[in-house]
Formats: sequence, C-alpha cells, structure tokens
Amino acid sequence: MADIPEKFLKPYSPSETEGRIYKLWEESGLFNPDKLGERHKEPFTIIMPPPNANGSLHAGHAVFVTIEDLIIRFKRMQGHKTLWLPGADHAGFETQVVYEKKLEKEGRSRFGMDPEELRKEIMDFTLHNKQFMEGQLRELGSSCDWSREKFTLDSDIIKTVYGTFQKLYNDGLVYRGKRTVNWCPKHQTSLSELETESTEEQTPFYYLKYGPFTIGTVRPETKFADKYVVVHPNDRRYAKYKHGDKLTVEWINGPIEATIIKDEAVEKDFGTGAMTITPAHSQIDFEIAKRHGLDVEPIIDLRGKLLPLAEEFAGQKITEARAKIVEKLTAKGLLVKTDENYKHTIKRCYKCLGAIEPQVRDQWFIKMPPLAKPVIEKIEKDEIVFYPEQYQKIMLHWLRSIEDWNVSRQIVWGIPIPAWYHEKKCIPKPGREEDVGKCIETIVSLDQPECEFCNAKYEQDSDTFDTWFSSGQWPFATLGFPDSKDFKEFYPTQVMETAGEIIFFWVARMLMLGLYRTGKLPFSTVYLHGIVTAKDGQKMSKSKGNVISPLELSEKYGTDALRMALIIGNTPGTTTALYEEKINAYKKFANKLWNISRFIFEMTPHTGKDSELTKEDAEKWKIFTDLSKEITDDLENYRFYLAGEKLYHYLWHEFADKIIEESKDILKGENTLEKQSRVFLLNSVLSSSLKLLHPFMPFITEEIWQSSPWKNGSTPLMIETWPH
RNA sequence: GCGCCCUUAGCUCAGUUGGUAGAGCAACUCAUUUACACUGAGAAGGUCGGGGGUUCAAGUCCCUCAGGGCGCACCA
Repeated sequence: MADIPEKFLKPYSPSETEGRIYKLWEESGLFNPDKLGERHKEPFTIIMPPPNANGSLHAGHAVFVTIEDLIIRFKRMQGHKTLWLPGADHAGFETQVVYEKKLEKEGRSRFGMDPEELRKEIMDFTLHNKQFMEGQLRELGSSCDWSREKFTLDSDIIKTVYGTFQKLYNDGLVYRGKRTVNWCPKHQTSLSELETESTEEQTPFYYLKYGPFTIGTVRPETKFADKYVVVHPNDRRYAKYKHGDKLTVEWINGPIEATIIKDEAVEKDFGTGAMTITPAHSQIDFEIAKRHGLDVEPIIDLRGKLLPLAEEFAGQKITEARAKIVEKLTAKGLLVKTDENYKHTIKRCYKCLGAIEPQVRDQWFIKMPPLAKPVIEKIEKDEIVFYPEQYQKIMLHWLRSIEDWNVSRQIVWGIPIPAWYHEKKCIPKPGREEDVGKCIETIVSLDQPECEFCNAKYEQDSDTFDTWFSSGQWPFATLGFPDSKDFKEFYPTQVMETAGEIIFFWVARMLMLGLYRTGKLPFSTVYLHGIVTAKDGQKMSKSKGNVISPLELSEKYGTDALRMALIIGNTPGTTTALYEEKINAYKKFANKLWNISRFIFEMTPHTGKDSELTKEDAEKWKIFTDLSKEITDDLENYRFYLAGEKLYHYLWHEFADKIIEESKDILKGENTLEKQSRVFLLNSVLSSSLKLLHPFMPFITEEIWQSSPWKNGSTPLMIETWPH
C-alpha cells in the first residue's frame, strides 16, 4: 500500500481541477509551437474557424473546439510542431442583425444613426463579447496559441483583404455594375445567393388582359409601368406581331404604349406564353431588358413601398397594395381569370425570412468561374481529402455551377470597400483644361486618391464587404501573408475543420481565394462535422426552447465528459444528438478512470524499473498495444468516434472489470514474479492509456498524470510522447 | 428539375478494403461497506426498409421499389 494524494479518496471533481490544469498548460507556454522542444519539427496547423463575437458559444462551437483540440493534442504528442491559431469574427451582417435587435429592445433604430457612432457602438459590443468568448474557449480546454490570436477587423487582416480586392480588380475579376440583387427591405442591404433561402408557396396566378394579349403574373402590384410584352420568337400564336411593334393598350392607370419584344427566355407552354416585364424587380426581366436595351424603371422603393409611378397606390406596401390593385383590375374588366392553385418558390432573407425584393443597384461583383476552375481541377486530382468523402461531390457540383458573387453590403458593420468615386463637380486644375473628361470615375485604392486633372475629391464607397469575402482569406491572412515567418512555416495548413453547413459560404471561398492569392490551396484536408441537435433530433433553437449551453453542461458534468459526449457517436457530416444522459455516462467514465488510477497508485507501488512480464501478462500487454495501434490509426484517419469508443470500452470493460479484478488476488498472493509482472503491467497500461485518452479528456488525464509516479519532472502529459 | 445522403436491438448510432452483426443509453434478473453505487455479474433483444442480381460468401458491391432527410437551381 502506498500513500496517495487525498483527492483520490473523493470522486473526481472537474470544478476543482479544470481551471488549475488549464492555467498549468497556459503558463507552460506550450500552446505556442515556437516553445515546443526539439522533438517537434514538422509543422501541423489548424486555423480555428473564428467564432462570431456576438454572443455565447453554442453546442456547435463545442463540437469544433473538441475535434480540433483533439487533433492538435494528438499531433502535438506525436511530435509535430503544432499551431492552432484562434480567432474571432466580427461577423458583419450576423452581428449587425444581433445589434439591431438590441437597439430595437432599447427603442432605438440604426436608421438615422450616424454611421460612425453606430460603428463604434457595435465595436464596443463586439470586443466585449469577444473577451467573453475567449474565456469560454479556455473552459472547453482549447490548446490554441493565444499569442497569435486574430480578429477579422485587425488592421493587418484588412490590409490583406484590400490587397486581394485590388489584385482581383487589376486582373479584371471584379466589376461594379447595375445588376439585380437580392434586396432585403427589412435589413436594407443586398444579400448573396447563399444568404437567401427559398420557400414554396401557393399564390394566386392572375391572367390579365393587356391589349390583345392575356398575360400571366403573380405580382400585379409591380405591373403599373409594364410597357413591354414579351413572347417567344417561335410562338405561332403571336406570329403576326413583330419584334418592336408598338400598340396602345388600356392598363391599370389608363392607356399605355406597349412594345412587343421577342425573346427566347419566355416559355411558350407557361401561362399564355405572353408576359409583361418589370426589369427593375426581376432578374430574368432585367436580363431581357439588357438584351434589347429596354428602359428599367423602378416601381418599388428600398423599403418595399410603391413609388409615385403607381399613382393612387403610391406609398403603399406591396403586400397591402396587391389586393386593392386586383380589385381595380377586376373593376376595369382587365382580370381574365385567377388560378388559385399555383405554386411557386419565393426567395427569403435567411435572417428575417422576409420576402426578398429584387432591386437593380450598383454593386461590386466578383467573377467566380475563373476562380473556381483551378480549384475544381485540384479537387478532381484529389489534392484535397474530404471527410465525409461525399462532400467532394457536393463541392464540385456547386463550384461547377457557380455564379458571380455580390460582395457589397449596405451595412456599417464590416470592412469598408476600398473604392473611391470621383465627385460630380469637375473644375480642371490650372493648365489641365484640355484634359476635361479624362478624370477616372472609379478607383480601387487603399488610400484616398487625388484626381490628376481636376480639384474634385474622391469619396469612398459607403458599402462594406460581405463578411465571407474577408473570412475567405482567413488562413493566409492570419498567418501574415506574404512575407512573415509564420506564413512560410505554417502555410498551407493541414486541416480545415468546420461545420458542414458553411461549406459553400466559407470552405469553398477559402479554397478559391487562397489558391488565387497564394498559389496554393490553404489546406489539404477538410473535415466537416454535422449539426448538434437535441435528443429528439430537433434542431436547437431559442424559439423551441431546447438550446443547451455547452458551458452549463461543462460545469455540471465536467468538460471532459462533455467532450467525450460530443466525440463518440459523432461521425463526420451527420447530425449528432447531445443530451444530458449521454454526457452523464461519460462523467461516470471519468470517475471510473479516477478510481482505476487510485487503485493502481494505492496497490502497486511503482518501482520505476521495468519488470519481466509473465506469459499471461505479456499477452495482455500485446492486446493493449494492438489496441493502441488501432487507435492511432483511427485518429490518423479522422475516425475519432471509433477511437473514443474503443478506449472507453477497453478501459472500463477489459482493464477495470477483468484485469484489475483478477489482479486483486495476484497482488495479495505470494508469487513475487507474478506480482512484479502485474504491477508493471498495470502501471504501463494506465500510463499509456492516459496518453491515448489525453486528446479526448485532457483535464482528468493531466490531473492524474500530475499525481502519478511516472511523471517526468515538470513536463505536462500534454507533450508526452504518443505511445507507439 | 439537378445533385447528395439515410433506412441495422425500444432509443441514439457504429460496423474502415465483402468473411456471417456491435456499443452506449433504456428496460430485465441477481449481487451490495467494493479502487469505484458516478458499482459489479448475468440474461434478453435485430429475417441489417422490400425485391432482384454479382459472389464460395453481401449490412457491406450493382439494379430496382418504398419511406425519410438535405443541398442547389428554377417560368412571369
């Protein structure tokens, strides 16, 4: 019997342990790859997906922290020079929406506020949350290098982002132009395709008399100024009309001169095969208008209200105006019939689920096909490994049908677009009178440009970048592209681990922008975890009231138990249910491990010397080392769920239930050789098991290690050598 | 429309290149000052969604049907 620390006489207490252990790691400096010893040569890098600094961490964050920390701890023990670079995301639109809700509660609104004032307020809010979030990452055991932490609004990040925009502009891959954008009338900004979602709805489909034509529409409220009627060039029903023919028709607010347009975009079999177009509020109509040089007249303002063109309906919200307009159409005898069973999909803002109102606006776009092409080629050559592998196909499918990306947002919370526009007034500088008209209207530049020819000023674009434009450059921007030591040493990184949900938003953009800017793909492995759901498989959401906070769980059951619950049963890409019974099971496991250690420390005074194993013990050792190899192999191949389960099963039902139970008789017995062999076996299995288990349950394994007789000076378990 | 995935024990899910089904939880029967009740022992539970094919051998590969989920794009 040996004396053991008193704490082993009580059940394992995470709350008395975790803070102390984290401090021990952090003070050792070993999260920083530069502080790791000689053994750690080959770099292994993970760039953390920066959590949004606008709230608490949720279960999804806990998953990424657990998986990434697991990989990093495993690689660190194997002897890699590991860098896990943490960050925080200003999360442009997301944060602005969160902040707007806060303003709303306070009875305030962002509209009418001074943009600079608003920006400052959101910055304070974000920085406060950022600090809070960092504390939570620590509680979850993150062994990331805090000395290299980055924020998406750091000046060096912005500089890199501007550099990329400038390069895209110089290469002709950026353009500014009038195009139909997804406009959210509530949030007063345009959105990318990814930021909208479609819902199917049943909407009345109206057939309206438009002169000799009958046209179909679901949106009579946009039709006031419709002066083009479009039919397919091969439609025999309308063969007697020629492209460009004009005729006067009686319309909603009186007679209107209509022009006939023939365009192949019209489906002959849909409706009557004839439609009028509203180019200002429909992408397809806009494209038709562009092809034929037609007028584009706005009908709806940015708040979703009808413009003066609508005469008596002006100022009304489109949703309210529709019924009244239909009433008027009916009264005028223009309504032919209504199909009440028509189903179509409409786009909605992914945040407020309000209907998107297409608007034609001047916006910045990035040409995506040229950026996607080289990435597609690399993926086809298997230069990236996807876990789960079906995401390779999903990614290729998306990249092959990619569309240009609207990167300008009409919100203040973000990185301002470095574009400058020439003032309207233009008085030539003395002596440059003959250069009138040569002034460059738009300049992309970091600094305020000066006009060569006149005294006019350049004003900066008031829009900001889509957050994902800057996040898409995160791996090389955080490492100090292009010249820093870190960039040269740690780029390209090894693994990108993130939520499957943001594969297009983020992963695809990082691949494209990373390859474009640095010539190399930013990572060689993509691991995508699924959504964490409640026990019944329902998505966690505040409105359902089934959200469970990872920090509360970690306080109640211990971080290690939470981590195990998040790893085991969590295969890449699939949803994982997280619930208290499951976490509790691993809390019990932590205690089991605690008592295994207590038994061994108490009953088997460690001699510090290797002993010869009996034939029986050698067999047991062989079984363990085989398992250890299997676990290493599982971890190398990202099968964390399997490795975790195997360790759990072995330690509890083999080591504790069988080996330790039978050891009781051996240790009480008289056979010295058998006893020495068994003492050596128990110590060896436990010390190696703690190492194997450390990436999964870092706190308790480190705590036990610190009390163990085989501890190597002050070296934490965190950098002990991985068992071979 | 285009694409991806799922269906295995009551529940949640594993099952890596085809070798004859596993874990956790729940439920059942015992044990009860044990390193640990945050426990142990034991037993029970599945024709692997249906059908067909390839094979000596299929939960695993191919085809097909049914049910479910997801992504992308859509005609006013």
